[in-house]
Amino acid sequence: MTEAPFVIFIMGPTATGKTDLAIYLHKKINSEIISVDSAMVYRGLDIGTAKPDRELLEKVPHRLIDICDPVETYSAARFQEDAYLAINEIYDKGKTPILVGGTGLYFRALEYGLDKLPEANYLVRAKIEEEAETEGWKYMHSKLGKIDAKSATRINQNDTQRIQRALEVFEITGRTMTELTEKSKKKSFPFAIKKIILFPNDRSQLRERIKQRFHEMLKNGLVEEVESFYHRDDLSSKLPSMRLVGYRQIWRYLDNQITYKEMQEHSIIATQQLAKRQLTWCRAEKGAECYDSYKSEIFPQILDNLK
RNA sequence: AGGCCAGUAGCUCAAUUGGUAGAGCGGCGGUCUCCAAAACCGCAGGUUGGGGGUUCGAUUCCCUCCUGGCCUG
Repeated sequence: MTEAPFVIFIMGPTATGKTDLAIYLHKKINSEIISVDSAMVYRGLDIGTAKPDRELLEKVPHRLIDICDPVETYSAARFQEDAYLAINEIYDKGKTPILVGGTGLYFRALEYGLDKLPEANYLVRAKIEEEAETEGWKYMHSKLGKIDAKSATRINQNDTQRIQRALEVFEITGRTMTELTEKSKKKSFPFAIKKIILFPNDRSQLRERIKQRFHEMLKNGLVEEVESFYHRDDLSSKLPSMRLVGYRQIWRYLDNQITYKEMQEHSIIATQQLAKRQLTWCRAEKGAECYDSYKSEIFPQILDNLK
């Protein structure tokens, strides 16, 4: 195995065996693993995020897991920063970074960079929301149109999240998002990337696997896990961590908004939808080696192709 | 056996007094620059259980058969 500076990306939807592959490669290559997962960053969200278990994490440390409290909001920008730090540390030890995960935006943020935009500001967001409450989001969209016509055209009038973000950027900087993204230079990724995608050729199999995995999570105490957060005064169902697949549905169940059975059904459907969206990101990836998922017998071949 | 109710898209259901079928969910595709396991957009599915009748026209009314459920012996 050569020690030329490169990083390995392992991408793919949830429940396709990415962790297994990462562990396999880690054993064969002098390397360390970095998680690329917007859910595993939260401490205590273990069962529902299919986080590798404690024992495995002790044997094979994963970076960027359990790095913030569920009350915090992690983001693509924070990931980019954290990942750079981690990659450099791993290189300093003479090892190869293996980045594994299912969060497409984070991979993209790292590889192609992000423009210099202001970070999320919750005071400004609250102010925008307040105005939207009285004026309606259609009005907010037309307001954006007057400030930044290009963004308003790009953003659908129902996409309140992005309308809010575009208005927020203008409110904070006095410049439009269009202006800021066109002028700034993105930080390009300075290392060679070997991309591996685990792609489920049989989607009905993936759906079935997701279903079974959710039932296992329930057996392993997922409801109790969510309950411990539900009783915390500083957490709410509006937080990104508590809106995650599974957590959101169980929160509603604990609130008596839905039945246990509905909670199960909704969670499974939501996870299946998630996998579908993750597939979209994989399809868009360029320069990747694509392999069928679940097949550990092809791991040696994947290793071989890396050389 | 008799009586009652139901049968419409893969699923759950909708369709004013009869005017050749809609929605949610799922499926498939797409968008995405600091919430991404988020937010949003588009597309395709139905000889309305089968057959017959009344009618200009039937998911809707009548007859019959089939299937499922409930009630009564």
